[in-house]
Amino acid sequence: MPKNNPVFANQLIEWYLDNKRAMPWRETKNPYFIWLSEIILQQTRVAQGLPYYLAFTEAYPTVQQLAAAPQEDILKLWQGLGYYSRARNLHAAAQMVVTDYNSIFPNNYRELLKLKGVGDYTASAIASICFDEPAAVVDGNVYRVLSRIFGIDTPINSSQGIKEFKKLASGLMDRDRPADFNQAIMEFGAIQCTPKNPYCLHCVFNDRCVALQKSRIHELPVKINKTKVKKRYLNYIFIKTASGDTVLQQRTGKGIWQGLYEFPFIEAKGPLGEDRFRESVKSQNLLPNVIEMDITRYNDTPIVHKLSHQHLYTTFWIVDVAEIDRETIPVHSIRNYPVPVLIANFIEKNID
DNA sequence: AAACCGGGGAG
DNA sequence: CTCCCAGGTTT
Repeated sequence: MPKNNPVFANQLIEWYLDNKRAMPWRETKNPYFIWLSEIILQQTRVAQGLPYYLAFTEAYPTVQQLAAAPQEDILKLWQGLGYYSRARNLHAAAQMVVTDYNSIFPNNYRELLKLKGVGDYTASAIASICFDEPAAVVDGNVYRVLSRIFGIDTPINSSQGIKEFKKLASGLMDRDRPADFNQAIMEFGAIQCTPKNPYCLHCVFNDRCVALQKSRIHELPVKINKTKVKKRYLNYIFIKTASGDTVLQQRTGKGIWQGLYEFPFIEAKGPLGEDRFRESVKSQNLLPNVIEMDITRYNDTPIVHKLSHQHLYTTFWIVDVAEIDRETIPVHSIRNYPVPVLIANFIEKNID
């Protein structure tokens, strides 16, 4: 195990300078913008996160403006990106920077780590890219690159693996060029040492890559634990009143989509027929004081919405009523609320 | 240590 | 279909 291997860092950075992709956050060292990009890119591909980065930097050019924004505006801008705790933590962290740090971003790993939503990876990324602190990043790319080149079998999601890879990356770090080193190893994993079909033929490390020499590229990195997927059956109720209003409610408490809005719904253990749906609407008092309702099943076969650990089998029901004893909003104002993609897709097809 | 938290794209 | 993406927080 190389304790200090400048050859590796030099070759890696040389490769990076020749091959790096152009990205807007590579044109700045402003920690606010770097932080935004890092939060957005957590567990998110560059192609998916890029439009959100542009939208956020446009809407909130400074951390003060982000901190001062209503949380719902931030969730609305985040809509479709997933992992919505990131958006809530983003808001909280911005307020921390304004309140606790006089609107000046913390300039080192240890302080950055205190911000909500900033863990070891993100603190290392910001500290290295903005402040040249030699803190090694270990993201999915780094696990893959290091496990292959050095032939490491330790599961990357075991507590031992997390420590082992962090130590290895730290030892390889080019302490004179932390920003380039960290971005180089991630870029290398993203476009050269890819999960499937990596380009080993013209890889600068193919003369010493342990996994390549042992034909174990496809076995590394080792990852344990597969999350089990739960099935849920949701019946969303799109209420339409005679005056053109509907009902939307916010998700609170734990679970998915915290803070986002959705139609009232009935969750069941399996698909519901119209009779059982009508019974449940009544027994759960979802439409108080409604005497007569016209029910139309919108989709015959459930719409399957897949989350990382839940599959949602969804039926939308259109319910026409004269009026309703609940807080209502004009149907057309739905588009102002942050909603899950599942709801957004329905709205897009059925409003306007 | 394990569970939880989205959505999308590649192969 | 499976895998995984510039991970972090909670239990």
